[in-house]
Amino acid sequence: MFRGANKVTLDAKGRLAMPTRYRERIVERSNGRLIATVDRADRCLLIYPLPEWEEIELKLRRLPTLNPTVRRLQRLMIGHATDLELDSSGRILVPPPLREYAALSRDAMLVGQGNRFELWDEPLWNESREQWLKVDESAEELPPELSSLSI
Amino acid sequence: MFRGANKVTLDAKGRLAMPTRYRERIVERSNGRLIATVDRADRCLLIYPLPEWEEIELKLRRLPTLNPTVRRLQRLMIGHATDLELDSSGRILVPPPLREYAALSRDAMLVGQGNRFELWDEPLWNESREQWLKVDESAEELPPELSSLSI
DNA sequence: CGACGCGGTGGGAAAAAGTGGGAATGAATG
DNA sequence: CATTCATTCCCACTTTTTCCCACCGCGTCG
Repeated sequence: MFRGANKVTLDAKGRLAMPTRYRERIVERSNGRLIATVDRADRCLLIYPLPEWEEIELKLRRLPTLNPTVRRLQRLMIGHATDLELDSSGRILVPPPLREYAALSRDAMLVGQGNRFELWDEPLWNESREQWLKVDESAEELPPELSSLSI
Repeated sequence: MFRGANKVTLDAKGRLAMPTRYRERIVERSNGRLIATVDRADRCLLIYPLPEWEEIELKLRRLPTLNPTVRRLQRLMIGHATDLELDSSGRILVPPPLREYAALSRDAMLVGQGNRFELWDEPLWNESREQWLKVDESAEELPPELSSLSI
């Protein structure tokens, strides 16, 4: 599974070098094929190995299409899902519409989140992280699963 | 289990010599493989033997992803979790993003906390400790789990 | 009192990863 | 049909990382 925060850079052509420690796993899991789409809550991209994405897409398509919330979710996620492939030097090319959505310029953070990566504009990632830390400090009501969690 | 506070230093490359008394245990428990991540409340790092971490990651991933508090926690903990390994001289390399998060420069404290270590910037550790002492002095109301505790 | 061993520290060389640029290929348009 | 633009592929350079070895200080033992 994918974990860890990696500082990465997009070059002038929008290419991003996948950190090598993940490459082998991506190749064996999906032959280097990935899907990028947008996150429904934050201005970041989600990057899945193809098989992972296919499961998710299936789940999304099974939802009741007449429900407007469902429809929105499908439009966002399926509508933006784009095929990516690792090139010969282990880079992916982030297409302009997605780059724009996530406000990606040069410096970015690639963050492992289990079955997927999240790709953030670096300044935005830093700001957001500070926010999360503040919120958690204020000890809002925790869901029951969390209040008993021992880490 | 890990106990005790150790003064350690990070060299110019971010390497940290694990105190020898812990090395044998780490090697036998996880073959020298560790995971470092960020603490969600304080500016310090948490360092787990790999098997310990895997349990925690499993717990985190089982939580409902749509809950924003859960999402934050996953982003912070899984998102920063980085594989470390003891090198041939028993050192670990603390990666730049984590070093930055915990404001680690040269002098640090490695503190045993049962199933994990905490790694603090030394000046920050000292300040924080003073704070904890002050707060306890003021004898705030204790949660029920604590009020019956015999130490 | 000196020699040895261990833990800690630093540095240098080799290897690998990241980065950029250019050429070739293909698509679009006048 | 030709020209131009964009995309893809490949190669080469630079930087970073990793691995290994040597040194230093300290404590212990002979």
